[in-house]
Parts: sequence; C-alpha cells; structure tokens
Amino acid sequence: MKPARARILDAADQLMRTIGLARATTKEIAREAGCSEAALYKYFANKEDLFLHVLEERLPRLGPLLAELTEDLTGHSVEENLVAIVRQAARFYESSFSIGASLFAEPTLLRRHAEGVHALGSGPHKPIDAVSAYLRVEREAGRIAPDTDTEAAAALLMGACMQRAFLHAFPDSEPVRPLDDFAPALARTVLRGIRPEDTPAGSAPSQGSTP
Amino acid sequence: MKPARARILDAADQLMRTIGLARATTKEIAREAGCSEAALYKYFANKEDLFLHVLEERLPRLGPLLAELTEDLTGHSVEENLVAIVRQAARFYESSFSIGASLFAEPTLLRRHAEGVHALGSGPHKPIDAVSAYLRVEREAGRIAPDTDTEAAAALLMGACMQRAFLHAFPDSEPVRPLDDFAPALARTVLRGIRPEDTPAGSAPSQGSTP
DNA sequence: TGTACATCAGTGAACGCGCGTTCACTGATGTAC
DNA sequence: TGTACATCAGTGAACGCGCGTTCACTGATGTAC
Repeated sequence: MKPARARILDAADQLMRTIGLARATTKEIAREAGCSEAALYKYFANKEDLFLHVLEERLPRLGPLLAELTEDLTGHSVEENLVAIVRQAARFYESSFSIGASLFAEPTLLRRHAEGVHALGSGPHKPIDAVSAYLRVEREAGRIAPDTDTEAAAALLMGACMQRAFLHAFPDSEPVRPLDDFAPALARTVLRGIRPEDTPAGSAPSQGSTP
Repeated sequence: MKPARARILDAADQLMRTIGLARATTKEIAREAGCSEAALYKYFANKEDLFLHVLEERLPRLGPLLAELTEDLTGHSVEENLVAIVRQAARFYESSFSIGASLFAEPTLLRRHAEGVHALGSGPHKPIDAVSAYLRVEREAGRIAPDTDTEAAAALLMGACMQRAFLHAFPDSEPVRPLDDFAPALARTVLRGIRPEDTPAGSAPSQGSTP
C-alpha cells in the first residue's frame, strides 16, 4: 500500500476532478484516501496547503512537452513537428483544464498557486513561449517565412488546444474532434494559411484604401 | 434605485467576478445588494437558482458577435472581417472567462447551466461554429482557399482569443498583447500561413517518406 | 531472550463557526365604501 | 374625507447542518541493556 501522504494527494486530486473543488471536503478526501480526517493534518498544515501541494505535485508538468520540442528539430519537417506539438499540448490541457479552471472559484487559492508557479519560473504562458521559441529556430533556419509572427502562430496553436480541452470538459457538449484528425488539421492550416492559391505569396491580401 | 431583483443579480455577478464563486455567500450577496438575506429567497428558490439566473441573465451573449459576422460580409476584405471577429471574440471571452471557469469547481451547477444553455440551442462551441460558417461562405465565394478546413481555422482563432482571456485573468501574469496588435496578428497569420514565401502554393511542404 | 521505555503513524470524538434557509413579523401602499 | 381591511416588499432573529480543525489518546514498531 502506498504511503499515506501520497494516498491523500491522489485522493484530493481525484476528487477535484470528479466532484469538484467545492465538494472536495476533508471528510471526502479522508474517505477516498482510506484514513481519518485527522491524518490529513499530520501531513499538511491545513486544507489550502493540501490543495497547493496537489497542484504542485500532481498537475502534469509541461517539461516533457518542452523537451520534445527542443530536441530533434531538423530530423522532421516543420509540419511533422507541429503535429507532434499539438498532440502533446492537447493532451496536457485535457488533463489539467478542469482543475485549473476550478481555481477561479477561489481567487485566494489561485493567487497562492500563481505565486508558487511564478517562483518556479513557470506560468501558464510557458507553452506558448516554448512553441514561439521553437518557431523562431525554424525561422532562423529558413524553414518558415522570415516575417512569421511566431508569437501569434504559437498563440493560435496552443489556444486551439486549450479551447478543445474546455469543450471536452463541458457537459452535454458534442464530442470534440479526435486528436488524430485535429492535430494535422491545425498544423496544416497554420502552415499553409487559408488564402486562395492564386494569390501571389508576397502580396498582402488586403491593401486597405490605397487607390 | 433599481428593483431589488436586479440589484441581487448584479451583486451576485459582481461578487463571482471579484471574491469568487466559493466566497459569494448569501450574506455577502445581500450586503452588496443592500437588502437582507431573506430577501434573496423572495426572488429565487435557493442559492443555486440565483446563480443559474446570474449565468442566464448577466453573462454576455454572443448573439451580437454572430450578428456582426453574418451581415456586410463582402463589404470588407476577409482580413478586415477576421480582425473584427477576433476583436469581438477576445472581448467576449475576457468578460466571461473567470465566471465560466469557476463553474468547474461545482460540477452540479455546471451541469445545470449546460442543460439550460443546451435547451436554448446554444453552447460553448457556438462561437467556433459561427466563425466556421462565416468562413464557408467566404470559401464558396472563392475569397479563401477551396480546400480550407474552416473548422480548424475557426478553432485556431477562437482558441487563441479564449487562451488570451485566460492569461489575462491569471494573477501575476505578464500583461497580454494589446488587442490592437493581437487581432491583426492572428488574422494575418491565419490568412497567410507561416510557410516560406518560395514554397509553391499548391505543393505540400512535407511529403513524408516518398522517395 | 526478556523487559522497560521511546517513537511514531494514525484515530474517534468533539469543538465552534459560518453557511443556507425559514419563520413570524412589520410598515408602507393600495382599495372599498 | 375617514376608516377598515388587503396586499406586498422586505426584515431580524433564529434554526440545524456540515465544515475545517484540534485534542487526548492508542497500538504497533524500534531500541537499550
């Protein structure tokens, strides 16, 4: 049997995902962990402290994602890399969205969590930054357009992944597009754009009111 | 002075945005609305009922956004339309994100809200659907590429707007890119793509392992 | 090996507080004659 | 106009319940001699 502390963290994590942060009471957590309520206070100062440790120790890290980006860049095409990035990101957001979102119900907890995350030099903008950094490398290498707004491209890709996680977690919602279909579609759209084929690559599609 | 019912809804809406759903107690709502706690129960069956009415009557509608899309399509360029869409969507998500997110702390409330929204024929996928529908019109008109994946393009644009709202609501986060900069950057990137200029428009950038 | 004590993980039961909700009530406004 | 009654918006005070937290305790395991 796992040590009690780990069981408590697992239980709290599990309950936050199922019955929600608001209904994850000390009684329920203790029941799920198979211990007494008093035991919670042997390992954590109070309930908020417990939740902060769940967030720190149980929320998926985006380190692996970032690692997958920075290595073997040139081994594959840009499109292949983008597909891999989108797949990873979509999974990451899918596994962390509902817990992350529920923090907005308790701004105090959210703030404390944000401080902790900030102190570790991390933050919710990190995935976008990482993708943007990857794209800058590709731009230097001449594998994407030299005037590419890498931040915008990264925001588009990561945003779509996060929104997909949101739609997935929303009840009674239509099933989301399968990842095997979603990831290539995003990569392809960002890479090629939606401009009609006969438009010259260098010209701006809209010129405003120039005569 | 406003009628009591409206003041109560305003107070609850306000508190959900500031101190959060979890701390928006009947006592606080009554205080903010300038009435007794008992008065809440003259207008709403219980606290959950009150919150559901806040969501229904105080959350911004996306009707205006949808309306702005469907009229005067051809009066402007595709890029101009996309910029307008992104601006509207970003504002919409910014004003509804924190309340919407906090519902994930109370899955029962979220489910009830989802049922209500579903019964009205709406849902969180509606903005994406609306943008996708707009893009299909442009595709029929030949103003964007005939093989455009309109759903993917819409998911990219709306996702980036929602993620921006998330980053904006997250504490201690770096300031988000101003809308006047953000909206044109997204529109331009989706329209043009990030492919290098010398790549022929018709050819697929990656061909996999074809010899 | 046996005995006395120390350490440690964990508990049952109680605590007080804040919550959502209800109840009998009040004072102001409208209405009939 | 005055009087008696009805309606209505809203309240003060209390209610019981569930919550997070604490306290004195227990039984198992380790340790010294």
